[in-house]
Amino acid sequence: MEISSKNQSFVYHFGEMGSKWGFNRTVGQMYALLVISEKPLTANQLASALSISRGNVSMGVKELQSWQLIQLSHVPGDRKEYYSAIGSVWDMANTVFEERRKREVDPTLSLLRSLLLEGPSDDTEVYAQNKMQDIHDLLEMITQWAAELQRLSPEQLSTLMKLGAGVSKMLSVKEQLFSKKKDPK
Amino acid sequence: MEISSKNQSFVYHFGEMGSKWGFNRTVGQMYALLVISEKPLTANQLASALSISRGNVSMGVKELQSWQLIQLSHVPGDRKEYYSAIGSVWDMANTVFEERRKREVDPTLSLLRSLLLEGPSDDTEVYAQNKMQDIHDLLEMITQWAAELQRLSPEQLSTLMKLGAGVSKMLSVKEQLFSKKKDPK
DNA sequence: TTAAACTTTCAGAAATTACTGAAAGTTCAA
DNA sequence: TTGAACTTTCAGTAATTTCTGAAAGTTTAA
Repeated sequence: MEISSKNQSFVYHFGEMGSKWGFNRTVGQMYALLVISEKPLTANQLASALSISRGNVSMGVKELQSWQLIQLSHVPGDRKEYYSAIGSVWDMANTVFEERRKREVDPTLSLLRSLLLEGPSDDTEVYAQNKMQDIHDLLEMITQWAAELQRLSPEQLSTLMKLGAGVSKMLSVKEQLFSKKKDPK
Repeated sequence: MEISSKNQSFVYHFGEMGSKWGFNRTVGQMYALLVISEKPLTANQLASALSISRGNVSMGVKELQSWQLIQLSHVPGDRKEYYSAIGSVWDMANTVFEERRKREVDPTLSLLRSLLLEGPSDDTEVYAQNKMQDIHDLLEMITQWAAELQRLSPEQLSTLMKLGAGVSKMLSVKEQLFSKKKDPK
C-alpha cells in the first residue's frame, strides 16, 4: 500500500512527535496512518505502507492497544484483523493525557507522598522536602484540573476558551467578593 | 558530594521522568538535584553527586540553559561557576510547557497549515485533511488556553480549581443564555 | 607571558532502544 | 486432523542515544 506524499509528511512528522510523547517512531507512524485512514487497515497494509517488518507491526499494535488508542474489526469471510483509530481527535488527546497520568504522574505522586511522610531526617532535607511538597501540590492540582477539563466536550471547552482573558477577570471579581465576605471591614 | 537517601530517590525518579519529558536521564537528575539544593552547586559537585563525568555535566548544563531552567552565579574570590534552578515550581512547569510548545507544537501547526493550504489532491486525502484540520484546531485551542492559564498565578489557578465542577455548570448556564438570545423561539 | 584554574568539545566506547525475520502459536474451514 | 491463513514472540542485529575522558579552549592573577 502506498501513501500520498502529503499524507507521508503527516505520518513521518507524527512519527517524530510520537517519539517525544511516549511512543517510538514507528508506533507513532502507525497511529498517524490509522488516524488519517478512512477505512481500517490490516497489519500487512501497515507494514508495507511504512516499510517495516510484520513483526514490528505486531508489537506496535500491542502497544497502541495498551494505550487504548486503536480498535479491532473484521470483515466477513476474511480472517485478517483490521485496525482503526478510536474516537475523535479530542478523545485521542484525552486518552493520551489520561494514560500518561497513570504511567508518570501517579507513580511520582506516590513516591513524593512516601518521601514526605517520612519527614526530613537532616538539615539538607528540610529545604528539599519543601520543594517536594510544592511539586506534589502542583501535580495534584494539575491532575484534578485535567480531570475536570476532560469532562467537558470540545464545544464547551471552546466556549470556555472564548471567555478568554475573561477567566482571570472573573477570578479577580470572585476573589474580591470572597475577601469582602470574610473580612467585611 | 553525597546525597541523602531520600534525596537520592527523588533525584533518580526525576531522572526517569525527565527521560519521558524531553531530557535524558542525567539531565533530569542534574535538574532534580539543583531543584532540591538550597545553595547553588558547582559542576564538580554535580558530577560527583551523580557519579557522572565532568564532560557530561558540561553538556547537561548547556541543555538546561537552553530550556531556561537554570541560572549561573559566582562567589567572590572563586572562579568556578555555580548553578541553581530558576524560579518556583510553578515557573518551572510553565517553562517546560512553553519550551515544548515551541519545539513540538509550533512546528506541527506549521506543517499542518502548509498541508491544509495545498488542499486534498485525491479522494484518500479528503478524509485525511479533515482529520488534520481537527488536529490543527485542537492544538491551536490548547495552545491558546495554555497561554491563558500561564498568565494566572498559582493562587488564582487554585481558586479556579476550587470552583471545580462549577466550571461546567457555569458553562451550561452561559450556553443556555446564549442560545436563548440567538434563537428565542 | 605564563600557568593555574577552570570550562567546553568531541571522537570513540558503552548503553539503550528499536527492528527484523524465522520459528512458534492460534484459529478455522474442509 | 490437517493445513492454510493468519498473528505473536523473541533472539540476534542494527540504529540511536548517551557518556567518558583526554585534548583544546578560556579566563584571570601574578
